[in-house]
Amino acid sequence: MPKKVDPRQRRTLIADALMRVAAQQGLEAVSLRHVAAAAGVSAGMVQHYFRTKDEMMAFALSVVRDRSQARVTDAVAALGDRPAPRQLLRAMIAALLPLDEQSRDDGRVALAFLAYTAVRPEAAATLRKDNRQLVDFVAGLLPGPDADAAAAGLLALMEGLGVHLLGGNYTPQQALRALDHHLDLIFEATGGAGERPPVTPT
Amino acid sequence: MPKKVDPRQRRTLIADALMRVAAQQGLEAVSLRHVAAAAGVSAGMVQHYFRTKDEMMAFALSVVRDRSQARVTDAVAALGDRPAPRQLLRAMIAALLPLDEQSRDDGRVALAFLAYTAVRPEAAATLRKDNRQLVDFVAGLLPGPDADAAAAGLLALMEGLGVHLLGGNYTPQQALRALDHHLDLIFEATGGAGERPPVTPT
DNA sequence: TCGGATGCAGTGCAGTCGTATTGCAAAAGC
DNA sequence: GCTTTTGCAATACGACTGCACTGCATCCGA
Repeated sequence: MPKKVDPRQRRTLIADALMRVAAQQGLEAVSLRHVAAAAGVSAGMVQHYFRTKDEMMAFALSVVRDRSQARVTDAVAALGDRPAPRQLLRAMIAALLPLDEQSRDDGRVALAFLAYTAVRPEAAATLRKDNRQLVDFVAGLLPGPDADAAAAGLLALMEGLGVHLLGGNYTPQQALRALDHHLDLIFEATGGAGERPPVTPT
Repeated sequence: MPKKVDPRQRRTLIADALMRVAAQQGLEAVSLRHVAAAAGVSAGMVQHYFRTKDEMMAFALSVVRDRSQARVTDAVAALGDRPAPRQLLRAMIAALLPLDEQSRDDGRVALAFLAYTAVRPEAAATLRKDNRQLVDFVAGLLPGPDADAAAAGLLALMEGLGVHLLGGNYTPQQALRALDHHLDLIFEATGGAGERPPVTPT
């Protein structure tokens, strides 16, 4: 074994560069040479770690998934043990929304990948599975009958808020207000266990 | 004036071909030659009617906007005079959701353009204006205080349902159920004037 | 009848794309 | 010390891109 390098580290280095390019110029600007330049490495090296561009894209997509998953688990962990369902959901969703500049970049990439997978059904399967798990998890936290429909609606609301945030249609404050309003409806209408907390710091 | 041709007709012919290509292979597959082939015309002709590719893209985007606007006005007109707010909103939103195969294609193109404009802020301005008008209109139909937040939430829900429909995460039935569930919350919780109709045909 | 404008096809060009291939330096095993 | 394997750089190639340009047919106005 020659030269001791960590292949995974190299691959994530390249994937990070890819995401930087995609966030600023869109996925269609992602080429081997652009990514290599953004990563400060040679095009040959990119090719060395990803034999094909599709392989590189798939890896970058998995990085996006992992990153947002980590965001969620971090936010949940910060709430301590046995948080109220409403606070848990709010923290989860807020963690996934592109509210600050950093997560806006991630959101742009995610949106680009969304359009990307819409034309490549084979890459959409894992995303579907992720969403299925999310729906089930959220449904378990919601009160009342029709928890499935409510969970689907809540996650759709999150997705839509994200899109509108990226499009500049809503400010972070507006998005959070819409989210809290929706949580009000869900938890108050059905007499759920989670009242709205007196203060909702951002 | 030689040869009597309607330039607008030609341009929409080309734009339709563009949308066909974009719906099936994504926006990044849209090139002068591909669009020309899909339209059954020469590449030179495309170039004749759109001096630059950006011009063609901008026109296609405007066609997408016009088409969805027409979908809404059609759906509203079909409801007759003075429909109940809830029915009006449901019809509007259902008209904008990619529920059948035909509107799924349009939705795919719209999603692609969403990611497209996310990187080209100058093209996003008109979309922002459209959404602003929609929010105001919807807010006027909603009961209770916080109508603005409720309207933003409802439109975000619509957007998210559309994305999830395109991603294959939800079936049309699930999306409509989530929509009706949300409308239940909005109109029942605040004692609004619109009860849920006994039957909700699709 | 005859210019001239217009609609459109075709070609050429410089550039970028993904990928295959080659070359070479460095480190590990013999 | 020599071979082999690995990490990486560089180049070559064919396909494709957007765009400029040329050529030609058609039709209108004078």
